[in-house]
Amino acid sequence: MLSDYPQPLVMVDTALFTILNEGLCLILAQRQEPPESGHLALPGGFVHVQEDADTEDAARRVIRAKIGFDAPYLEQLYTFSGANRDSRGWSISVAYYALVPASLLDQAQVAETFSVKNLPKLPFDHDQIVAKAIERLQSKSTYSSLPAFLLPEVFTLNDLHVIYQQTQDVRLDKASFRHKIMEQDIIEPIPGYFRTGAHRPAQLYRLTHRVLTSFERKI
Amino acid sequence: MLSDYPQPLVMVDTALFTILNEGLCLILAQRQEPPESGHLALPGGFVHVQEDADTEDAARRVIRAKIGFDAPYLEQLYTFSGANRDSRGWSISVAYYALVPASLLDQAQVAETFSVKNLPKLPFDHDQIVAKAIERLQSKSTYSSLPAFLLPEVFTLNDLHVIYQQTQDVRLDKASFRHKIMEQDIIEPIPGYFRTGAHRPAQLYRLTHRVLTSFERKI
DNA sequence: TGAATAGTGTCTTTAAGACACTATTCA
DNA sequence: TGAATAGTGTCTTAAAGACACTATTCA
Repeated sequence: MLSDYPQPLVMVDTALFTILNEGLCLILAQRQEPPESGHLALPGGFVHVQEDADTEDAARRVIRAKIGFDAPYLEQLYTFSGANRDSRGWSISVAYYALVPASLLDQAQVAETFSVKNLPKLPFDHDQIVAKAIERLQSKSTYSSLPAFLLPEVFTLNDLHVIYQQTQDVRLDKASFRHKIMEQDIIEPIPGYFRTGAHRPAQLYRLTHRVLTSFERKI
Repeated sequence: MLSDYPQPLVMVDTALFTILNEGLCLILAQRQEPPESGHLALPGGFVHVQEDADTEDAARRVIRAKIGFDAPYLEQLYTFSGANRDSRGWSISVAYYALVPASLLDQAQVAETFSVKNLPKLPFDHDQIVAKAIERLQSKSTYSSLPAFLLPEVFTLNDLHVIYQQTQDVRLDKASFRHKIMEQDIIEPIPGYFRTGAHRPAQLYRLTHRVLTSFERKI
């Protein structure tokens, strides 16, 4: 038994974040089809009910099509809807955001990254989606292990310190940061593994659990 | 130009919270139509693209149909989706939660309230929606003015203290609570207005801004 | 006066933030 | 030795939490 009502169009859009030298970046896609074909936009597409188990599955499919592999972190952001957000009709976009380590992008040779401080004009309501995604990422970075998903599986405490600062665009005291992270029990040293260089060797760490962990207080 | 793909069904479901003597309660509706007709469930329904400006507007329509007026606080919760969550086909439910002061429900003579500690079995994935709504409500209550939307516009500091404790299901120290609330600048005394009784008169307060305000730290 | 709710002062513990210091490696 | 990054100790300030106290009304 189906609905008596005409149904909205249902799509997913994804905000893919990575950290490059210039700080927090987004991966955009050149649209292949109208509307707005040729323009840069968030990677997205219609839900395929034959193929996708749910909208998160649809987001994973869109992400794999763009970067070739699954993002280490994926979370539903918000659902945008309305009669006028897409010229094709009353539509729903279930938006997701994902974190991708830059090291994986290098390997897969993904280009089209844009600093969030210098984004091109985006079509539809993608500006709004991006704003909300950045807000969520920054807010969640203050009280969870979220930024660690922007790093490779193995990293130094300094890497972590830098990535926390870049996601939030703030300066964090080194000593305080280290104390607090070590109290949170989210990372563990890999015994005997160090990163060497023209300096004192740095202990290498990995996440103790593979999943997002929230803290009682702010970092 | 329409999508080449069959579209999912799109509905909204709402978790309506209130506080009664027994603590945090949900307003449920008896379903009028199949599937699950006759059973208690979250108030919900299909999006009407002719009528609703967006999904939030659809949620407002559903809530008005249930309680007769707009809830003082309404927020998008999460979007649930998949091939099997509803027997009618691949569906999307954009879930919202709302806060309604018990005083307004009394006036409108709305019954069908159930303590969240003693809910009936709910159909579809409504258990999951409720769990997520309670989690969001409780978490957001620790760092925002959210619980104030469960009170009438005028209230005492004690009312606020009680409602913060009931939403979070914890005990909060009276003195600390008062200090912290007053520092947050979210409420203002109404000069000359007191609630009287067989005890010292209690200063009456109202929200300084009508909107949700977040704190730097926890209450 | 005692029951009831309103409202405050202060002490202890814990966390946040700042900053200076020591450590190890390589060129 | 000096440049570079790694890592720690400690002091000050602020917030969280506990608890005891005082205040005002009415029956």
